[in-house]
Amino acid sequence: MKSDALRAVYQHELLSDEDLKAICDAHHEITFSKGQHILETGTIADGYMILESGLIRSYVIDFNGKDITTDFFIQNGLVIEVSSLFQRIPSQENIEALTDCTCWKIDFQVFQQLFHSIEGFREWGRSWMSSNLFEFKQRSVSMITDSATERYHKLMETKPEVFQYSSLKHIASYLGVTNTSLSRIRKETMK
Amino acid sequence: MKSDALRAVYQHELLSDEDLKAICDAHHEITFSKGQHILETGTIADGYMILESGLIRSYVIDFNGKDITTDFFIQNGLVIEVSSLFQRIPSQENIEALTDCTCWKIDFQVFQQLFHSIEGFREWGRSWMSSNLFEFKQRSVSMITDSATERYHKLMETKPEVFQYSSLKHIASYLGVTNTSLSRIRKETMK
DNA sequence: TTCATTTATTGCCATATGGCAATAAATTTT
DNA sequence: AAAATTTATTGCCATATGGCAATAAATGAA
Repeated sequence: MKSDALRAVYQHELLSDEDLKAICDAHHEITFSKGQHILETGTIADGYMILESGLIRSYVIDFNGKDITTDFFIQNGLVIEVSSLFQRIPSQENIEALTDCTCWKIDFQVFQQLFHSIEGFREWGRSWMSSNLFEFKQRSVSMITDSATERYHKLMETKPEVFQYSSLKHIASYLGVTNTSLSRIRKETMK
Repeated sequence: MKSDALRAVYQHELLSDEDLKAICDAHHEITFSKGQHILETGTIADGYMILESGLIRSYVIDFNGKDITTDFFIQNGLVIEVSSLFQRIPSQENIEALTDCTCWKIDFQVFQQLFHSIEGFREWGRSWMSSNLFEFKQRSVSMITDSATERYHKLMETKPEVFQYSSLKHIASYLGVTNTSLSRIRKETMK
């Protein structure tokens, strides 16, 4: 149910019940079907969503035309392209539903209004951004210190859902290895 | 001079001259000498700084005791450990002056007061966080799609200052290669 | 159900980068 | 200035991962 999902996400000591209600009310349901594009390169994001069910990925196409998965979004995750949304610039990334999905969306102007009027919401938002940034920093470090095999195992631990619904090629590009290598890593770890 | 440096950083259409003055006034000068630690693992950051002159790096020590440079801060950059500062948790990273440095520091409580009272400041802050996040995402992608040599050249283009003042071992760990390999990359590119 | 397409696996060989150790060069300390 | 320490370079060889192509398996379409 709507407010259950959202209250699980919007956890912050400074958010009163009243605040939470206003925030929840600002979201509306939106669904996507498998393979559908949610955001495309060159478009300015007009809001963000909380993923109620399904699996979503973001990706970029590099100079060689290679598709690189930059992130996987799982249940209760924020589906958002931060740069585009907050700097009001065209997105460099694409976002795509890997399964049928149900989301709760909040539009940018509505978000803005709440952000600037509810202190606890600002604190929550800033805190969320911090965690997100931290994850990406960790990812860079992992690319340096961990072997492909270790990165594979870590992903299995942190986001097992991904392995149920994503094809391996998307997982491979996310991990920074080729299809081929991922296949060999999997063969090894089966032993 | 103080307000010159700060006004160059705090650029946002919603910030009035009055706002800027209040923000500038909130900063005080602080200096560090080469080799000095600015933030250590386990400590909670008590503010952030704008680097007026000098070079600073952040780093982590991985499970094998290896020192990995996570970022270089150059003139007019924000020297900040976002997670620690905004989530009020002990830092995972260390921050260290690589040269003598002069900075403008703003303490957390002072920042908070301004952040929650000046809308333009919030917009600026969120925007800054977005760019920062974007850089780290790009870095992850670069680790996947670019060779060590390409990463080396990109760093030379984006932060040439680093090569003037940092030792190569810090640059190597930042680029995700060994000392040895960086040395070979440099040899190659000299030709 | 069959056909077509996409995705995953495997073999063979190539290549980038790492590990270690010796030396050289630079920097810091005494 | 000399000694000690840290940093950078280079050689030799090891290893992880990539590239390509053939096949197999799975998925989606007709």
